[in-house]
Amino acid sequence: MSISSRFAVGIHILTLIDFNQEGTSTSEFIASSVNTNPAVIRKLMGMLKKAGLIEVHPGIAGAKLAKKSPDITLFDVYKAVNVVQENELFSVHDKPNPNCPVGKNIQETIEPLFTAAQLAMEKVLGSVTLEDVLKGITNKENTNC
Amino acid sequence: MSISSRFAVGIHILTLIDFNQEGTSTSEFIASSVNTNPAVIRKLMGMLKKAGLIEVHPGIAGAKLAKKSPDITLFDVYKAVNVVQENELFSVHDKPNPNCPVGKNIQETIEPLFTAAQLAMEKVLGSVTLEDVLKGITNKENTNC
DNA sequence: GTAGGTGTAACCATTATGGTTACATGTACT
DNA sequence: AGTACATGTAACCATAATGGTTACACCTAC
Repeated sequence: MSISSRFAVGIHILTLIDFNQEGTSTSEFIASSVNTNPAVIRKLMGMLKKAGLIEVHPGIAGAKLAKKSPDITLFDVYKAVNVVQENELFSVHDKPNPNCPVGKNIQETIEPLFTAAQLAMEKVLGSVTLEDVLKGITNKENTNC
Repeated sequence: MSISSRFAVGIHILTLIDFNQEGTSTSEFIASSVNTNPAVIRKLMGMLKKAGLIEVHPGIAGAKLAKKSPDITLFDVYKAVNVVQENELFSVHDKPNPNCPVGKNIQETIEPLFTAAQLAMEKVLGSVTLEDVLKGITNKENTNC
């Protein structure tokens, strides 16, 4: 099991838009950087737009960030692309036997623990901004010269 | 996306075995508490056995914990049932365009962040023991009386 | 040797993913 | 007006993972 790469691609899209501020970031341009189909990018752009992270308009080429990069966290992207539902990182088997003491109480007992684990993970995502990612990219790019 | 319920079922199995110490926990008995097929339970028991968490023997009915419940963490179970591979909670799109500065460096930049998030989640799982779960169950069971 | 367990392999329906094509819609420009 | 080119979506597909099911080989105790 793995969290969908939509998340990684979403980060890629936003980073590229910011990196390419002077140019126009069309779905085709972004798709060539991500190495996928423009329609896939447009679907994701739709989600990012809905979440208020980017501005795109039908018929007008290019997307722009709706916020400054330090104000977008990876958690924002994570929520936007809908890879994990709230409290549903871990799935629980349904309908355990209510006539068994363990079966009857296992869900209620486990769920808060699962939620705590999920929140710890999401907290880390919330502490990283798009600006951090962009800096990471440019650092690596410069040290390669 | 969700982490397979094998994890929750694995916890259920271990908890039930401990709860039912005086009785014999056969795959059929466990299956009736989990509400699934005995073969599913046996598959999971195989994983738990391989991980050194339980003792089962062909032809002999019933499984026992191989360790005391305070010495088994949810992280142990998580690893045993193989729901998430190391460093692979988040998947990354492969083959981004190496001719684009962003495409070239995005993977290297993102991966450590993803790993950090995953580790934070796993750390929480490592801090909870089977004993904790068992206590939770018995507490709930008693307050229901 | 029989009964009743465990250990596995084979198979299946369902679902999510990522990709692809196609086309309706919208804007800018001539 | 009409053309070029973009976004927004719907429909469809191959692939993989999941959870379940059946079947049977193997082992132990009686």
